[in-house]
Amino acid sequence: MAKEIVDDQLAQNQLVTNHLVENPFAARGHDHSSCIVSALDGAEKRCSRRGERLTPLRRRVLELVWRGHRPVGAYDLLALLQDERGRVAPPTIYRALEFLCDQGLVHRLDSLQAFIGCGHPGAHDEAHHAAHFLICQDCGLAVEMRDGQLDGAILGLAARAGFAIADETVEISGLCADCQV
Amino acid sequence: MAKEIVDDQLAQNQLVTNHLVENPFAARGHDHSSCIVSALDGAEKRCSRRGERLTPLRRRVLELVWRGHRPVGAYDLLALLQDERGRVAPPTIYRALEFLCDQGLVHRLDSLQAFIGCGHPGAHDEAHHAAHFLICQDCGLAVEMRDGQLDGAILGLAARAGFAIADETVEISGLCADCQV
DNA sequence: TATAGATCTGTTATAATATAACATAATGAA
DNA sequence: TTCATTATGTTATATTATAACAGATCTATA
Repeated sequence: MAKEIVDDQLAQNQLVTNHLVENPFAARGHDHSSCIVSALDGAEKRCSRRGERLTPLRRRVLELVWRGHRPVGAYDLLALLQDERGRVAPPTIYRALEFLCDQGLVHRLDSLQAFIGCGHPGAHDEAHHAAHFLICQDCGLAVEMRDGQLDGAILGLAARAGFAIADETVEISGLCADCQV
Repeated sequence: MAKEIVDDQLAQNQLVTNHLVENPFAARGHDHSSCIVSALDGAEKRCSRRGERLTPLRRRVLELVWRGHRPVGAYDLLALLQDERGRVAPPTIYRALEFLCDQGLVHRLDSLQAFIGCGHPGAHDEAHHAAHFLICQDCGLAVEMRDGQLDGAILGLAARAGFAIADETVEISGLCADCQV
């Protein structure tokens, strides 16, 4: 499905090892339909492996979250869903988002009060994986990063303080390379 | 003012180099009035140095924020202010908080939608200082930490991505040493 | 010291985000 | 098939935050 359509920019900028683009900053103009397909596919597998139900509603909300690599507000998603289904009330969206966050398929960006598809499907099964983001204030792209030094620094300082980590909010905002004049 | 009142626990747990307790996890039962005095005093100095006006309202809001080392919601502050002044509307609090945040005297914790006094007065004048927190989900204490490795990891990954940092939200939640069974 | 511009505060109204509580429907296990 | 569980629909409301404008206070300077 559109597997052959890899545009010049994409070919220049990244190795295509996975159809879910992990660094949208470096892959502008990529074939995003692959991201969506890959995200939904991974979600199906993840849920069935865990014995959880990715219902049509939840699947559709995930698909809407994956319309791009930009965080989306709950009420934006609500409006999109209302376009297709008429009256939909906030709890419908919030419950779907809660499920998707619980499954590690979506993350909430506290600094923006918005949601984004998880860029590292499966990584949350690992011993220590927390979501850390770079968020461009100009183009709006948010990239989930994996950085051993950052993980190490956080684990180290927590250990020294005798602190047991339950949850990490790490959101670095600024300008991505392309958006700096 | 209460400079002599240093209780046993405080004496055991930390060197008193500064009357503003920087690590409340390690200084339970400390003489908190020193923290308040020190925070207000520092705020006066900082504002006058910068030509900003720490009005009675702003000063009082800062004092209320400093009632403890726990994040406080804007509407909690509003209620406290209403107790002393009768009708007070939300913009009164939000404007004061905005000023205090702008001056680096208060931080907003995005993961809690709450505010806390800056634990490192003056540090924000340095080249790179961002507020990073450990937040105990049990006792509610939030500690602003300074960690060179963490700073380095963040600067390093941003540099490698060509990303220009404007703002950092780093909030690690979990259980502090005392609150783990 | 009078006054004009700027800043701060008061006030009303409302926006944006999120959840509680309960009713109905769909699902899956026995 | 029936019951228990889980998911969704629906109504109402809570919580956090801001817009817009009026009135008060401060500060610099004529």
